[in-house]
Amino acid sequence: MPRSRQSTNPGACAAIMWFRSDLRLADNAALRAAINAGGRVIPVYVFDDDAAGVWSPGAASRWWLHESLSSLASDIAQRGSRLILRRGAAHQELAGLAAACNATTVYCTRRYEPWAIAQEASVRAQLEKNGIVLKRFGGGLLVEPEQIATKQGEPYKVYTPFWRALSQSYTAARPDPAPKDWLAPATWPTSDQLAEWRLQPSRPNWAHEFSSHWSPGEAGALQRLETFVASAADSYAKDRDRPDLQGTSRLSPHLAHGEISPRLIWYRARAAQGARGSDFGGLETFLKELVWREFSRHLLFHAPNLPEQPFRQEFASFPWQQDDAALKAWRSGRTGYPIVDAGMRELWSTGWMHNRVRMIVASFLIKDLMIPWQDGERWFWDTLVDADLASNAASWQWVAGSGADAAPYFRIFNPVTQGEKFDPNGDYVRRWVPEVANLPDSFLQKPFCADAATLREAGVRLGETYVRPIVDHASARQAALQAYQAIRS
DNA sequence: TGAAATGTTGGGGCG
DNA sequence: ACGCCCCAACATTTC
Repeated sequence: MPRSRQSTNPGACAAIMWFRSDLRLADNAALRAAINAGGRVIPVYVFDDDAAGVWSPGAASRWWLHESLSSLASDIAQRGSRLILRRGAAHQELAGLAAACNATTVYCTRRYEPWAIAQEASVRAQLEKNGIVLKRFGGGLLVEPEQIATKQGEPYKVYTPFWRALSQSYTAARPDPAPKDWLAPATWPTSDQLAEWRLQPSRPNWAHEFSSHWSPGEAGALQRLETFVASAADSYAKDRDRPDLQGTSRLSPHLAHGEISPRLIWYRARAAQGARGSDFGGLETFLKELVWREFSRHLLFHAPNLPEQPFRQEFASFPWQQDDAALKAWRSGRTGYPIVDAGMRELWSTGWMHNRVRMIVASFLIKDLMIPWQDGERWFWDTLVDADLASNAASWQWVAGSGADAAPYFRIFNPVTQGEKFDPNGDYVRRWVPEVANLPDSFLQKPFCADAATLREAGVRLGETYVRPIVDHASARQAALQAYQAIRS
């Protein structure tokens, strides 16, 4: 008999561990508290599709969710327990399960999305009615929204002071290791089969390539972190803007599903800095990115309509264009600008896009095409395995210039020079836009500037094998600047 | 976590 | 030797 079973109190009441976006066993305060209560613990995941409304998980996120739940279920099974799956309204499913298991307490980790806050409230109300307690824990953030404010007591609206305040006051306590095992109930409540939820595509299986890029689940997350800290951390400051290199951590989808806690990342990065003695800015820069995620969630918490409405009021009257053909060209990676098309195709094939390229394609959609940022946000929501409501909304608003602490509207990326700067050898474009791969470096980022002989030699026929640019950047830029002038006054 | 237009400087060709 | 022009290189300003 496992050690922990002997030490538990068989008389203690049963508890439900309600997994949400914290699909991990290590450093999970809610799970730890449920186990420490000493009774039987029933781990549950509720797929509450309706609660999130228009922000229910996108298709790529569902693919990941399936894999992650499968991984979590097997991690739990290894500890002598079972992950119970239920689909439906969380308050009903949890109340039903609590009754069936004689549970008196439900444990969960806090979420920050407006719909999730409402969901938690309805769960709490329903459980209270039945005499059951909902105990909620932090862990999705380094610092809870209530614990950080400006000197005026206001939420931070500018990143740099936010970073300063957080990094000066925050120290990560040693993360809690995964519990070894815990007491199973005498009888198990019924569970759905994961496959019934049809979270993954079948015909056509557009996600066929995903599994060669990713290892969803807690073990995959921890491995990714170790690999990054060991090898890439030094070069991160230098290479993180290079989509042709593997310079970034690629932890975002793991973080988005809570397979790893931000505290564990912070703790591990700080430990590595200490062990190294000198850090060439790599890990510090990396932690700043982690804090951008943190900042976005704080913004969303204080501005719940961030995913829908511009943070800056004046952008409500911006003369956005509706252009379905252009939007479609952007989504499918057929804009005629190789770096943009490369990014959009990487996104479609792998469920992920390098951050530098995200900025380039977003700038192109918003400024060159003047299509509403919400259209880009929606596409990313559906296609990113790391889709996170707060990061997605805050980042799109950042590029649009409508967000808090946003890039000024007139900061318009030139897709050609960005390509030349950050994909200097063209490896990234050649990988994702093979139609132009045989062009020399000098024309790779601008096939439309190449002379007839060069094009012929590279086997490129503009308008046939590769599209002509759907807009002229120079004039699109002028149009965007004019539109900006119009809303300035 | 830009880019383009405009301004400045300094070297070199040239009459 | 000198002034003039050109223009690359860099800096500053503007959007």
